[in-house]
Amino acid sequence: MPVPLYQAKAEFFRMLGHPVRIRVLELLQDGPKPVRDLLAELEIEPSSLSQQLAVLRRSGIVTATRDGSTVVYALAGGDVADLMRAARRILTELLAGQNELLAELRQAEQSSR
Amino acid sequence: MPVPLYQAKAEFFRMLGHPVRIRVLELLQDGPKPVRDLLAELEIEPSSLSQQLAVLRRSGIVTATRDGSTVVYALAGGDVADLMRAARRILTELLAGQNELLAELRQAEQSSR
DNA sequence: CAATGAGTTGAAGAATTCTTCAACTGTAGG
DNA sequence: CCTACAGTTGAAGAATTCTTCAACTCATTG
Repeated sequence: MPVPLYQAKAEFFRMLGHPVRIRVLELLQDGPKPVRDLLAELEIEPSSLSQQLAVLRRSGIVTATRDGSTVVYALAGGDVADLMRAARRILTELLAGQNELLAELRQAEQSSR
Repeated sequence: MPVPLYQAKAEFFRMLGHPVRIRVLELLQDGPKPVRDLLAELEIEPSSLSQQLAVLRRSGIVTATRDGSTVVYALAGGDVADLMRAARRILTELLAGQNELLAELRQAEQSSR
């Protein structure tokens, strides 16, 4: 009784759907990073970050390894960069579309004065 | 005061994070489809589908056009197929990883009998 | 060993998102 | 005009996910 594929996909995308998690994945694309560094770049509280790192770990998209008293995170493999690129392409179009819409609304407002 | 990019990305992925929405996007990759057809393939209630179509519409990733008494949906452009491919690649790895883990657990259980 | 620093965890309340149902807006046909 | 059909909408309760805080683990240092 396998989990339907489209459900696994939905869960996968939901796992990506949080600003901190996105930023962490982007930072890790430059290579493994200790929590300390992530913390410095993201400027959020340790426990908030840890909470989101736990979500990423559970999904298996990152790995954590302990080195002395610091913990280092890394992408578990998989071409995350490629995914992000594809997402950015679409997102750019969507945002452009929204701006057009805004512009039209401003037009309409102008001409109704 | 622009929405931070990583927040827009997170919202974008969250918009994808629902099984029905994923399936609709996949069906629309074969070209525009009337609601009737989507309904037939997904086997859910009209109002449930409509609810999810509304989410997709609001994000701008699909368009709806009325033709007589039927409404036709289509991808708004953007290479959704590419995104799905990238996601599938990663997802495949993640699922494989989980299966390995399961296998190891079964091993452990065996040897502890 | 006590104390401190680095991260993690569990839990509770707040905020979002899902699901479902009834009511509604066209549109076509009798 | 009345009815039926195709989809959509709003709202309420249920289910998830977020945020935050205190407590905890583990390694390091004095």
